[in-house]
Amino acid sequence: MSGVRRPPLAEGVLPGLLGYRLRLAQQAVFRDFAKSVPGMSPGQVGLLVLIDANPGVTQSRLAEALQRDRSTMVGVLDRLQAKGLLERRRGSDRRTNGLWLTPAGRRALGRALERIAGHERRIAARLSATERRELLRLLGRISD
Amino acid sequence: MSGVRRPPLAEGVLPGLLGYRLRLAQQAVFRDFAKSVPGMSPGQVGLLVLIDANPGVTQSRLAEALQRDRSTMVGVLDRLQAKGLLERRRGSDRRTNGLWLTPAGRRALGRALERIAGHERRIAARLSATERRELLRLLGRISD
DNA sequence: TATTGTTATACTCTATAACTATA
DNA sequence: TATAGTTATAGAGTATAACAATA
Repeated sequence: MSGVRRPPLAEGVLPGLLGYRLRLAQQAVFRDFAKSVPGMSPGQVGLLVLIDANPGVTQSRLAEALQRDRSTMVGVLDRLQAKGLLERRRGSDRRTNGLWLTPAGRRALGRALERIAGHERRIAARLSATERRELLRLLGRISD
Repeated sequence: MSGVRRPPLAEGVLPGLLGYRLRLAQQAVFRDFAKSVPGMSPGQVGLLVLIDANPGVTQSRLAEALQRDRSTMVGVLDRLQAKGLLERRRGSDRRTNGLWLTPAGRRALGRALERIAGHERRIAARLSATERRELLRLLGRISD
């Protein structure tokens, strides 16, 4: 057994900080996501959605949209391509790669989005519809 | 020049997802934090606050509170100790290390918290006092 | 036997600098 | 000259498995 009764840690100034509370919420959401959508991260699903909604988009445009360095995209895309979820096709400007989901990628994305529906229900389980809308609005005021 | 006029990327289903909007907000906050508190991450400051508020806390207790593996703490604490910000002292249960901030650690934490005050003002700049409180409350409903 | 800290190892995400091929 | 993608390299943060010291 492990009923070892330890007083909870004092959190000092942290609970008053918006950044800290946001980080805690994000970590809780991340843990539920990992259980709900095994084998894919929020970032990976986000990338697949972006490519699906912008077929032929280049790596650089994606990097710009995500505020990441070009070189960061290479490995991230390599991993998704290695799983057979996307293709790089050389563009008419032959410096560029256009990105497309493969049929397997579209199927995997569809399955992930089904799982995410349940995940979203769980994380918002303790919010009313009004509160959920209000939370989205307030988060928007922070992200610009 | 780079006035290259590109249509913004379509975001597909993402903007309707609470998890996505939370992640965007968190990333925006993280970027401002990095500019505001150079050389320290939110996680590192959080750890220093926890040790400051719980002097002598063991690595295992910290790992448990942060929901991280024991082995994860080793490297994280090594880095802060290498910067001279904390000490490990062997406990009376000689399997344990008690953790304490050094004087330099307390000074560094004080400086970081001063910077964080400005950071917090900036990220909440577009929220009224009421909205800020409401956001904290709603985030709490998500983190448990 | 169980717990604490550690090591060895591995993987993801991130960046900077330098290279290549194209434009 | 400038841009797109890549490589080499580095560092933080995360995990699992196994080990030594201690309880």
